[in-house]
Amino acid sequence: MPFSIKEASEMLGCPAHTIRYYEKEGLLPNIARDEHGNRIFEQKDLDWIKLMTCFRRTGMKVAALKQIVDLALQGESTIPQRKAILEEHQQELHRQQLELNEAFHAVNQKLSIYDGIQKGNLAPDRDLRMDEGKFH
Amino acid sequence: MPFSIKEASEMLGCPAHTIRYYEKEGLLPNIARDEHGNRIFEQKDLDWIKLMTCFRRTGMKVAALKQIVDLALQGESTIPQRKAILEEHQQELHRQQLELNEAFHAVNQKLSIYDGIQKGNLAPDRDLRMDEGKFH
DNA sequence: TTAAGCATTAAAGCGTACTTTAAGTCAAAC
DNA sequence: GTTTGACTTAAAGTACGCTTTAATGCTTAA
Repeated sequence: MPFSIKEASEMLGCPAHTIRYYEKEGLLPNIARDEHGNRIFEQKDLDWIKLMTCFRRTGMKVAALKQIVDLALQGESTIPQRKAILEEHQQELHRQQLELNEAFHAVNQKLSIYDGIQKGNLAPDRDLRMDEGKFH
Repeated sequence: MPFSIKEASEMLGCPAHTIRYYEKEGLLPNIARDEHGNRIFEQKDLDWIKLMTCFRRTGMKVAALKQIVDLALQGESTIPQRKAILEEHQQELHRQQLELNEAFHAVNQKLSIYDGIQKGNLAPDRDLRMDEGKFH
């Protein structure tokens, strides 16, 4: 049930150095140590790191994660603040969704212009050329 | 029809310094200049900057944009390479979509746990607690 | 004519999140 | 016994994409 940092690293697909860095930044309070001072990770620690990784990959800052941790350490009375941080991230996710949709549309349009040029030697719509061929 | 850097900046919502930086990096070849050496932007330049911004916001690197520009300057024979870069970005967009979905799920789950604690004083599912209240 | 407001350049600086390095301890394998 | 490999810490370094600074010049309105 308890894991060394190497095992944790392998299970999470995350460098051991990064895990140590997270601990140093206060994102992993109360990580147990063995008799030699080595870190011992339990499943709940791994779950929390996994969750942080999920939030980090979608742009949540280390500082925001640190805030959540600090609030959590103060007890359940801080749940409203923690909710606010998560709701802000939720909004950020919505923004990213919009940007992603926009980018999907743009890349697909661009690719079909390339296809048109390659396959049919079509004269591409002037307004969509932007960078194909020359710049003028 | 032609715009100053300030007008371009305002129309794009992008700092003039950033536009100059893009030009310096080779992302904006052949930007016209007036008799004083000031940049003159045309609609197609703005369109290209808009497209780059869309790609940048979804994680495409400046270096990749530079590659596209360099290839475009070499003519239509480089369309296969340009397609490959865009298809790679398309894959990246798919990856981001998955991460976004994962994050949506996680944040919603977390928020409903907070709601449960606040509203009904429910004992939260042990496996989903992670950081609520204490860390053990 | 002088100050405001726009432009130019090159170069240095900054924020974020790691990542790498350096220097050392410890325990088991050979 | 000594080498190997995993661990420890603190600190310096890196990558990226701007952003800011500094020094300067042109043009127009007061």
